[in-house]
This record gives sequence, structure tokens and C-alpha cells, in this order.
Amino acid sequence: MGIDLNEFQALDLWHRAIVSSVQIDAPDLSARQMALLLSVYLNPPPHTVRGLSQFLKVSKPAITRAINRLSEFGMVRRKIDDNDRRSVLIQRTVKGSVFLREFGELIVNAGNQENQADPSSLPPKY
Amino acid sequence: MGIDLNEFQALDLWHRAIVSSVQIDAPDLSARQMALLLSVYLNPPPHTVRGLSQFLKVSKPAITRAINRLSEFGMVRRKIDDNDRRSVLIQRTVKGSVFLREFGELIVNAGNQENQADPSSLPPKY
DNA sequence: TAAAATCGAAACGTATGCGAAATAATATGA
DNA sequence: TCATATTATTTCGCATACGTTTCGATTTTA
Repeated sequence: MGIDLNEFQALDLWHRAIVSSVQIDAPDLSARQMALLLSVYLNPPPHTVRGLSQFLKVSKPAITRAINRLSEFGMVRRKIDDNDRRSVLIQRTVKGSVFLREFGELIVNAGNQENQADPSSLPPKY
Repeated sequence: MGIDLNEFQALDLWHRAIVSSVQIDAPDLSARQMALLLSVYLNPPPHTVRGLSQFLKVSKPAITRAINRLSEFGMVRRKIDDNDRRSVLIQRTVKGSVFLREFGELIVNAGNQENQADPSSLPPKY
């Protein structure tokens, strides 16, 4: 019970969505940052630096930096774990929810476009 | 004749695919870089700096830098336009095709996963 | 042919990101 | 207690990216 896509449909969907995101000047997140953000929102809490580091197979300092960046955008928030004050819990925010909801709409809209089977039949975009 | 997705399915698909990409240590491209790469491969040629700049609504120097980066990865190639030697044509490469084909597989596989309607019912990943 | 326009790249100062190693704070265990 | 382990962050030197401006090459226009 998944989403049946062939390879061209998959890339075409990704293309339309990410182009829309760039065109509207959304924050230019790297793949790592986007993976982290989505993990915080779609995987069940709690989220810690070490946990995200292991899940994404990325070093802990890299996770810390990605959280710094996303925090500046207000998309996640740090909260010290009262049960283990060495740990930091990464939490969701309203701004992050709004951003991801809008990003999801972009993908949905990208999927709603008429899809050509043959990319060379697409009209020039410029 | 599109791809019917609801918002959660869309974000979940994006999440699974981009997490896979990060986990296998694929090049950590920014949204801009990925949008440029996909545009070169999925929009019909010819591709020029100014054309891509207008299409993506991003400054020309930013396009130049993204092409530099993707060129270092061997994913695109520059070719001077013989009809107007001021212009540079951005062309596809074998390495870029391979990368996007593999990335497409990642998305297809992400779509093939069993999808839960309720994200809180997902098992912990770590 | 000379002047203006166009194109992509380079230069500039600043901001962000990297991995590796070191550090501070906290918890655990002998 | 007090040495050890764990957790997240900071620091280091270096690489990459930003927008603005400038530049050199080329084409178009007057």
C-alpha cells in the first residue's frame, strides 16, 4: 500500500516541487538540514543530537550546526532534558509546522500537474 | 492525470527519500543546486546561465557558482555556444545521469514503503 | 567603425559549513 | 567519593556560498 511511481515520475515530481520552492525564495536548506527537519516532525519524539546523528549517519557536530541553522529560522527549538541534563531535546515549533505544511502543498501541487511520459515533449520553460 | 498525494503522504515520501540520500552519504546538495541539476536534465535544452537564472528566479552569479559546484562533481558540463560566443551552454553528463537515476530510485523506493496514515503510529527509528 | 548592450565569470567582504579534536557539563559506577 | 563515561558544544583551519560590483569578451546598434 505505497505510492506507485516510475523513475521519471519520481524525478519529475521532485523537480517541480523543488523548483517551486526555489522560485518563491524559501530558505535554501541543504539535504542534511531538510532531512533533519523532516525527521523531527515525522519521526516520534524524543529527538536528541546523538539519536539524530545515528539515524542520519552524520557526525554530532554536523547535527548541532544544522539545529543552529534551523533554530535561526525558528523551525525547531532546543530544550534541555530534565531527566538527563546532558541531553538536549529537539522540539517542533509552530513556524516549522507552517513551513512543512506549505512545503507539503508544493509537493501535492507538483503531483497534480499534467505529466508527460516523454520529457522531450515538454514545452520550453524559458 | 497526475500523482494523487495528500499532504502527509507527500512529506512522508520526501522524508524517506532525502533521509536515504543523506544516510548513503550522497553529495549534500542545496535546494538551489538540486533544482538547477534537475532543470538541466528534465527541461529541454538549450540551458544557459541567464535562462536558468530567470527560470529559477536566482541571480546569475548564484547560477554560475552552482554550475561550478555541480561541475566539480562531474554532473554538468559547460560548452561555449558557437552561435553566440558570449553564451555558455550547460550540458548533461553521464555522471549526472547516473546520479539522478539513482536518486530517482531512492524516491521510488521511498514510495514503495508501507505508509501509515498516522505518523505517531510509526515505530521509533532509534 | 565606434558606442552601447549583453553575457558569464571573477573579485570582494561576509556568512555558513565541514571533520577532527578539545572542552564543559552531567551522570554513572567502583 | 572520585575516576570514568556520556552528551552536546566549541574551537580550529579550511572550503563553500551569498549578493553586489566589476571585468573581459562578444554581439548588436547607431
